[in-house]
Amino acid sequence: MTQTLRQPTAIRKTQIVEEVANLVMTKGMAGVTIHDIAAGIGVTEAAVYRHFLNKRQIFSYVIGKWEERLINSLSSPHLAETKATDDLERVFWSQIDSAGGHRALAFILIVEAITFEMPGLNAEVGEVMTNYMESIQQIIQKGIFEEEFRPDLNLDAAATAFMGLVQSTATLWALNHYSSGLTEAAAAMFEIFKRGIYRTERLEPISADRITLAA
Amino acid sequence: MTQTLRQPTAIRKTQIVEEVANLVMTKGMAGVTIHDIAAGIGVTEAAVYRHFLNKRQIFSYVIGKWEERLINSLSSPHLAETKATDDLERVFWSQIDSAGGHRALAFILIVEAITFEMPGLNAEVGEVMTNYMESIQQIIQKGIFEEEFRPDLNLDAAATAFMGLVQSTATLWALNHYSSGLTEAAAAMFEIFKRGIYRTERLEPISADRITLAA
DNA sequence: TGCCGAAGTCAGTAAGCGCTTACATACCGC
DNA sequence: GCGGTATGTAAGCGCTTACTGACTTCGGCA
Repeated sequence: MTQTLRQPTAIRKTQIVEEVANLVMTKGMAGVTIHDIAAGIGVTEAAVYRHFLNKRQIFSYVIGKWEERLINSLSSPHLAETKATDDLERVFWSQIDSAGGHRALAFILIVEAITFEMPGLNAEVGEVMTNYMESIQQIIQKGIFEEEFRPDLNLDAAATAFMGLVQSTATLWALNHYSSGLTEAAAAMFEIFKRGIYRTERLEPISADRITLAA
Repeated sequence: MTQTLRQPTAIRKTQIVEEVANLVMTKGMAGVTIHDIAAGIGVTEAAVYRHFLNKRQIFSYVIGKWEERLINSLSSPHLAETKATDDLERVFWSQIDSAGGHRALAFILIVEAITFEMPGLNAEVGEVMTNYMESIQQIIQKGIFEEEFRPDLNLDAAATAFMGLVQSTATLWALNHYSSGLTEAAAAMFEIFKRGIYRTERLEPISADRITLAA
């Protein structure tokens, strides 16, 4: 058989990571096999092992890349002199936005990793998640100090609720086979969340003429 | 080898279902093997096949039992002359409550099933979820009619946000290896959600002396 | 009591998995 | 041009998986 076009290991690594991301989204983590990865990028299984020691290492690499993106989406909200609401909204949309489609992967990955048998992998994911939650809590704390949010807010609860917004959206999106059309609901969800954490006096009363259709 | 004590198929079936639930929680759906199921209830693999045609059928049965419980937790909120808030709170806690520990299973199951390779299984789970979401929406609709909730609420968004509360709690609980201590945060989360969907004039202003500790 | 079906065991099979070994060849600095 | 290294292939090993078929034994009932 004629050999595949050779590629430097850096390129192959990113190809492999992207293929893994695709496979996780379509078949779940347990559905990711070395065979499928290899076939996806057009090489044999053995070639994959030229670039990674084992499957475990591949997943670690994927998690690392995911963490990079997550950190990027969170970067510089503390330094910037923005309002906490805007920070949260920015983070929210950077997670929800289907641009690239790979965003939802994150929250599928979490739950899959929770029970994934690979030793230490769930710990890795858990650490990334802990950092993520702490960043969210910091933003919320800022909002409290600036008297934007209620002073009696439970930080844990608020951050968890925020994560729930993203997670349930991702779940429904996945159950809907990653077709679009959830963004309007997502915007409305964020409004509900905002009202939940805002100081009461900051809420304008609603106008009675804005009525949604009955289901 | 001396044979195991014989049991009627009805008993074995429920034993198998319970064992599968345990295994899903500890190892994930992909970690559930016929061998482990059999060992868990103290029989050989072949014995499992006396009661189920194949693995697929076992999972279907598990989903069916899960649906039963879910329906039970939702039952009679429409007929009862309760306030929508109380209905939601009751549903919320019936999901969160670790009594039996099997509740969180539901929402892990959802996400695992999304990408599970077994043909048609995700469709089954999707249908259960759709029914669940519709029930939640009905309760919220009731709350709007009774002028408890804001009239401009987006039903989809509110129901999705509600589901997010449960899901993120379950996720964090699982990441925390199913140890307790999330119930206080859960209560606070529900408060946030309530404020998010309530009519503005129903919210009492907060007292400034209730301040949480800084992180 | 003797029968017969339901429930269980034993010993496999084929397929798929992660991973390895032995070998081939393209590419780069000299 | 030439040698060495990085990237590829083919083949297969050892293990686990879902599932099966032939056989055994318990227990209720005519």
